[in-house]
Amino acid sequence: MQEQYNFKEIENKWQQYWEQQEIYKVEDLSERPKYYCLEMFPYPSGKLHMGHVRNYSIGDVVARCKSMQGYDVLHPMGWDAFGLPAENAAIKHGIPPATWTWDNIAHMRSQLKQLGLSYDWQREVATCHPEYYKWGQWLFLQLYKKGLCYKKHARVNWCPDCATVLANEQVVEGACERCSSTVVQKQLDQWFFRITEYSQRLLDDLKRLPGWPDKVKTMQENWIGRSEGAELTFKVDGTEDEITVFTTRPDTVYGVTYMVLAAEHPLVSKLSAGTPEEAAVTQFVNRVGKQTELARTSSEKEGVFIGAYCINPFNGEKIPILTANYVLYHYGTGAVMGVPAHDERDFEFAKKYNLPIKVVIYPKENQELRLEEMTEAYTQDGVMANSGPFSGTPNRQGIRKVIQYAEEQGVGRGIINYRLRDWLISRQRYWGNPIPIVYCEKCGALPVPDHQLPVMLPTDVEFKPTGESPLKSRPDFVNTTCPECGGPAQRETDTMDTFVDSSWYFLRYTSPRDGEQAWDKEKADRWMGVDQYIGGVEHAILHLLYSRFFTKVFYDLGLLSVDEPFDNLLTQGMVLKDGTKMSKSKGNVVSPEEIIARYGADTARLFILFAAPPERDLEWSDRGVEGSHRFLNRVWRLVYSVKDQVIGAPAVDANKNYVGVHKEMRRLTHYAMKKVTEDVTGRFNFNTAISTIMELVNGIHTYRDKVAEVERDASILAEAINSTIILLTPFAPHIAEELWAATGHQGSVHKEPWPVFDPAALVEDEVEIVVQINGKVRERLNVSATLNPAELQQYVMELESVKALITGKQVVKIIPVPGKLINIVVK
RNA sequence: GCCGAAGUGGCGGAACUGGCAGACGCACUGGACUCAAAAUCCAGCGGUGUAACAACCGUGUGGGUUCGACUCCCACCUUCGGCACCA
Repeated sequence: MQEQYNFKEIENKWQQYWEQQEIYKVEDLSERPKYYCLEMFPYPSGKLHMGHVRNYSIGDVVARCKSMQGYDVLHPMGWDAFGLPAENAAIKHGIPPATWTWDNIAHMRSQLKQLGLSYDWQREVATCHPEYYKWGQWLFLQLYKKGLCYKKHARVNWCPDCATVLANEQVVEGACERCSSTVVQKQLDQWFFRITEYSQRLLDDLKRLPGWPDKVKTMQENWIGRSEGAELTFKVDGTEDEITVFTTRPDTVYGVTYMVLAAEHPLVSKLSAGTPEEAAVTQFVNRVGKQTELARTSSEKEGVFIGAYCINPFNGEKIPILTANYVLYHYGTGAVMGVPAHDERDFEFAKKYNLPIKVVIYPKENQELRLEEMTEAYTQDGVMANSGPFSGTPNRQGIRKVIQYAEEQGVGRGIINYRLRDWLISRQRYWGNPIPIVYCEKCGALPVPDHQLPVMLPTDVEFKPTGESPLKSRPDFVNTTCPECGGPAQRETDTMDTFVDSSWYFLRYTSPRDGEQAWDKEKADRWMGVDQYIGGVEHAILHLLYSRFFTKVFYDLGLLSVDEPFDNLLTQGMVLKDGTKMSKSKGNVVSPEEIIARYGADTARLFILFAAPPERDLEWSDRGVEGSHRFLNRVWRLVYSVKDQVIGAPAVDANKNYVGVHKEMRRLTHYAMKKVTEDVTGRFNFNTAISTIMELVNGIHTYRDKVAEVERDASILAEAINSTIILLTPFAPHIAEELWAATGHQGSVHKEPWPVFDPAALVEDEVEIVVQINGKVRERLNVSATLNPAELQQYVMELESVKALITGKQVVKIIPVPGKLINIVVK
């Protein structure tokens, strides 16, 4: 062992050793308990950033600790390798996307290896590899054959900069999630996955995920957006047309004073045709129809009368039909009944356009609500009024009764609506997984037969400045033969959204090299679900919802035995510098490469785990990094200074009655075992786990310095040193290996069992008790730890110092808490 | 506007079940070692106050429950995150 801590040498040495010994290789099937530890795989953008370092350091601590606790740990890594940046690089620098991607992967893989992460690299997957995307295509076809995948001409979000459509989930405040350009609406033929079919299950099963943060579950719940209500049908006056509305308040149906259709609603132009209002309506629809949802919903409510009326099926009233910007075509039925008295939006709208307002809910029976006095809609519960036979019914009950009546009369029904929309998966891009569909003039759209998979993505491509996918101009790709009739056919040139690729990678890891199937069910069943999933909260909806959807579909197809992919989820916070997210534009980026070169991977890992608990944002601190590095140096020097006494020391005799500093040293050691284990495997508070190890190291320092070498108990010292090294292993694996070897041990410390504390070693003879008078600390004293409350009270109350504190006062009450304090209440 | 999380020294954070607020680290101050510096080691480090003790104040603000509140309850303020005409 060298006197100096030479991290560079050590880290290289052990990384090579791990690779040669295949120490992190995991068996597919064994008798040992399994643990699947997974971190969100990265997009190979070129270099690791600190967010990656944090994500993967957290995962590595969990994986290593679980492995040392005797689990078979599946801890894989791979690449979310399709995506737009590769194409942008190609356009900008002329490098083919495949070359660019594979180069980045090679570099980032070596960076991950430099961090000393315990991945089983033999399981590495890359979504752009034909052996991976082949099964993505196969899975697409399984959904297609099950009717969960369809093509539709639809109004969709289009990002002009990315030159592709986007899923709703990828549109953030009207802008492209990726490049922030304003998203426009286009009518296009697009492929969808029928995720809405799973709305209720996706919602219900959130309850079965106690290991997920509430925040993420709430976000998914809001996204799914379930709402209970009714569909009611109104006949259009003088025609055969009908308007169906969705409402959550059927109890207010007697208060309808107008009807509103979305601008896109087909009846708008049909009903206004030939009326005096036609020109105004057309103008309005043209103007509003061009606006994005965001533009519409952020501007003031406006609308126009379309020149037609409909009939309220409940009271026969004739009410005007309008079209307005505040009604969304894609939600519900694209039509809304206007009940201004009991809906805020309707109230605002009715006031603006002088539409009649009719009160049909009173706060309480006989407590009339006067229209003249209303300054806002009354949206709370109450009693139905002016509602024919329903008047006097409490409105909650009324909801059910009105629905029942509507169903009997054939004018409506109870229904549940969801905000969730089908997942638009086709992208007009090149660098993605080709959709395995061919179009034959005679036979129509057909799935590519399984034996022809994968539809290979050509890699020798040229990009034109038009932004058009290079696949379209490749006759060798487009032209094929029809699998049905053998005639000429054309391939689909759209590729899949990369979220499709990342929605099942956790399954492929269980059989990464299987050439016969997407995964081996037996293996997948052994490893799934993921015991711990770790990643950024930015994927709370997109990736996590899609993955849940896929898992449920695969469960239904019999491909899996679980229907939720991730049992426990940890969402880590961002890495900040100077209070804001690191970014090139702000010039506050700290590169992992630089930190590793300067201080080593162990220091980088230790700091990033120590600086904050994982769920919180982490403020980067160069000083803090130095502090972590200093700590590792301190551990190194400590071990160096006592190694000769530690090597060959006999094991601690747990039955021996140690006293004084020796006992205290042993107590500290076992306390650290207990605390670190709890913090790492229970609450994932790595910062406090590390601070506990620091306390142990400080304690050993004191023991070494205060106790002469001949007086030291070699067994206790060895136990303390060995425990320090083992407890440090998940956080700083390289230095731990080196110190383990230096203290006379054979083999990898990672193969050592995780320590289990001895409760007997934690027992103290004496404890410090605080004496409080009226809740204020007045004195501290050491008492025997075995005293029960009565004995404690007696002992304390007889002390002269305590008597002095309460002289002249009347003792009202005494609360003794053994091991902690005694509170004397006086007057 | 609605929902959620958080607010603790100069800074990052700790206090897990209502029981000594500030563990651990950073920064800073003083000392040891050194010709000197770095490194290292030792000590101090919330505020007011005192010669020093004592005492008092102190976990966003105001109230409450309790022998006792960073922790529980009510109201409010601030910051961050999510949702936002969803009928």
